[in-house]
Amino acid sequence: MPRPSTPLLSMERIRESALEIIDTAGLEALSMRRLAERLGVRAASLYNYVPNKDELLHDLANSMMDQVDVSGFETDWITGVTVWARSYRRALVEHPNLVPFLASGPARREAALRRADAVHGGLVEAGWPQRYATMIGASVKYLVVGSAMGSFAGGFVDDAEIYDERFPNLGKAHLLRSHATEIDNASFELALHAFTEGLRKRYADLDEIP
Amino acid sequence: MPRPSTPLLSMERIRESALEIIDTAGLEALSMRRLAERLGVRAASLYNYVPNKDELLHDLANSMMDQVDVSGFETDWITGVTVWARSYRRALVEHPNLVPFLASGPARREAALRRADAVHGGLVEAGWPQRYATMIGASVKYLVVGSAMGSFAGGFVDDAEIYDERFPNLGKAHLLRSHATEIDNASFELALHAFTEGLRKRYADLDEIP
DNA sequence: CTCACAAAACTAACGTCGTTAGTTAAGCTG
DNA sequence: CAGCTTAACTAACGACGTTAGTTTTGTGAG
Repeated sequence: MPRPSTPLLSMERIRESALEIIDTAGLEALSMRRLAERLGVRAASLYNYVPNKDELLHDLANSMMDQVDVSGFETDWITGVTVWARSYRRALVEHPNLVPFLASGPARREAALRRADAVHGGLVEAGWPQRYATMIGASVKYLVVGSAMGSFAGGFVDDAEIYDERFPNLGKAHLLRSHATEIDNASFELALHAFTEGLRKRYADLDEIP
Repeated sequence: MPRPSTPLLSMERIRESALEIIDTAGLEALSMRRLAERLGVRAASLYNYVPNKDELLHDLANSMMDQVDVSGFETDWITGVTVWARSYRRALVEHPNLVPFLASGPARREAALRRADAVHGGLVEAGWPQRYATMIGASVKYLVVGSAMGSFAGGFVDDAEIYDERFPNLGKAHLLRSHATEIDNASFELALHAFTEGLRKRYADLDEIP
């Protein structure tokens, strides 16, 4: 069935289906053949829209970054960092199976760089030295990426005996599964707050040795 | 050449070669065939020692965790967290290409659980409530995994023009590549210190509402 | 209106991958 | 020395990413 009257594919449909597969079956389940099948088409046809699988993934990663919000720096650097970190994390958690890919490759993504620039500028304008601005940006990224990927709480399984017998200190860790996302959220908030609190202190000491 | 006088393979040689490939050529470059070739053998022979590729990777990940040090909790909770975090990160950074695998799967690794138990126990013994102990453990893991994987500084490329023209605030970001690991280390230390500093404050407030 | 060309699907194929089944010869144990 | 186990092998399967070449439809220029 070559060249149908109305096209079967579109960039939009491809992105959509790819994300569905990744979200429901995991990153390793996404193959060009499987993606094509879901779209009622053969694998080769996808290459009319996408240069290769890797570019498709980068495209998805890029589109995720659109939701990241760096507008908070117009208020002050602490709300800037906080708003940035929260929106960043929210974007990643929406498609956790894509995070390993997104975080492992180089950060040469257009959208990501524009954000990095804004963050860096906001921090410098607030009085942080260049070097600190870089490090703070990096630190927040560590926190966000780590929290979106590790899903610390989700790593524990629902088998109570294992933990009770062998790892007494973990205590009710087996209960975590049900509250996994709640725990992850709370942990991230704790980390972010403790971090900015620590930074606030250092910010106050900045002027002493200018 | 079946059944040679002295075996060509051993778990040790397999692990070693696998890590060499991963370190020098990346995680996606590791294939059973390529690994076998480096060992002077055919791919199928590996299955006499390893159940499958995934198990081999888990095995490597497990062995990396042996260097993690949780002995600091015998002193106090701050040095406990610090020593743990640093040794944890050091272990991951040694084989950064394995981190995405290590961090994405569930944390049902024996060694990892034993550590988690020790950390949790150390924090509770120091006076932190159970819930806080869990969250602090998670937070540190976020920081470590995020920093080992993101390699924030390494994400920038050596092309000066791109950054100077288009992202003015990033300034000398193109110089980062050369100091990438230094910046990453410093950022991690900043994050860890700011985080523990923030925690110390919260720790002091703990007794007020017991 | 027609005719060339672009667009969007297809089939076939290549080389690579993880893994399994079945084979073979050397070593160890009785 | 007989027999079992061990550790290598070859051959093959199905799935993968990707490319080349084919076919038919839609479209814009003369």
